[in-house]
Amino acid sequence: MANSPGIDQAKEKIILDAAQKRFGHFGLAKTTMTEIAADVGMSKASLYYYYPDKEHLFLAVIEQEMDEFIKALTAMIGEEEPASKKLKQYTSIRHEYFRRLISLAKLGEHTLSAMKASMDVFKQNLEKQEKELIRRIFQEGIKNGEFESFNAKAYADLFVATMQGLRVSVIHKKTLSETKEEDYQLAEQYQKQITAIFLKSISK
Amino acid sequence: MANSPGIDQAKEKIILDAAQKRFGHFGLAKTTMTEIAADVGMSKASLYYYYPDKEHLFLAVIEQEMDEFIKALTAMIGEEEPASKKLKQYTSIRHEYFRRLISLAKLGEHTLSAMKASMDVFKQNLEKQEKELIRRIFQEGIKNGEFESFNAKAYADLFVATMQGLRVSVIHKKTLSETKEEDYQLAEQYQKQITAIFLKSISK
DNA sequence: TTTTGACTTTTAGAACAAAATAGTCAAATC
DNA sequence: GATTTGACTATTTTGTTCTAAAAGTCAAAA
Repeated sequence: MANSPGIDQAKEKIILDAAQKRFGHFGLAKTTMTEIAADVGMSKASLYYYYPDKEHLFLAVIEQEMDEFIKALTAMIGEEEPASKKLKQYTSIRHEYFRRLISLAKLGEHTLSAMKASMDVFKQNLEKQEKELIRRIFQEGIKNGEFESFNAKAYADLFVATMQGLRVSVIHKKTLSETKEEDYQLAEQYQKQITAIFLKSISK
Repeated sequence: MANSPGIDQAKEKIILDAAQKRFGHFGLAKTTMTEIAADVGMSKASLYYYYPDKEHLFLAVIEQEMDEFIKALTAMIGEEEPASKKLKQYTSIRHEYFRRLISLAKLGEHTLSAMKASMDVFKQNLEKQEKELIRRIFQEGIKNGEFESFNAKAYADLFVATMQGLRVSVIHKKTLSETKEEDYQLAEQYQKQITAIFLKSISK
């Protein structure tokens, strides 16, 4: 009753997991509904009983990832740790999530971008949540005297946008040649350094 | 004798300017050699006397822009000003150059990226020069006691990459809808803020 | 309520032709 | 000799049709 009236939650999860495996392996374009159906051991038509179309199924997979990501973040933030440590942990977790999303769409990002409005809304929503979480970390740091006083909201927006830029650059650079492992690592290194600089500039 | 043996420099400049106007207006893809030739008042074949192909002509236009950009930067850096002020000025000049390049390729960036090796080499070269110039600003600031001591090279690499990321984000975000003026302005604002944070973190 | 086989519709790609544009060159002009 | 060009060829882009594969639907069955 949580979803559509009386839809079997367990069955839905099974489909979701199968889809996740396929998408993670071959990306959105190279995965067919028939394949997913076969994996689950049901007919393609049944998939459409649970999900209106392929896009929604894909979105559901991504949303599941996002939920885990947000959950991990929220839990981490809830702990009794210095705000500075939390910010650093955010950087790691966020980069990891980025890599997972990339492999889902495969070569993706192009595919991701190509996907219409629904994806945009999804992204904006995530960005908003992230900015809010980072703002809280800043706020907390200010309150407990770890940081000096500053505009937490503005800094959070800037911080998230900056990290996003460093990640996007990775994808953007390579023309046809696929992105290399070292590119991801360089991006991660930059993200860590930026985090350190942010911290240095606001720490008491 | 500076270029090919005995090529008319003035004529070349005329072609270059015409090409720049066309490219700036319609972008690379929507500009034909015939049009440029007509603008200049000569036959298309003559264009090929001066430039081996369309790509080289386009590259020459971009290189002219780059030369102006680098020249402006170098002059600015040569002045007797605090390193911090120079870094801020770099941010403005760089963003302006970015916008000019975008309009040259039009909707471009996609077009820019699509253009093969030569463009990649060009970009890498520019990036290298930029990083070197920024490194010098940092170095100078350290030497004259304006900044505390730090690894100028590493910071320059990070700084340039970060600014690049913020610019690239602008292009990347919009799926089909063209990039809006406010997007550019937000990116510029972020770049300025990041510059300020860098300065704050290294200033004595 | 859930599942499915049989169905229709849509999309992606191959193959082809036509048109537009890039690029070449021998001869003419300066 | 340097420069220019008309008339050419080569390549790329665009539009078309065709086809196979995949998406998506639905009435009937379980």
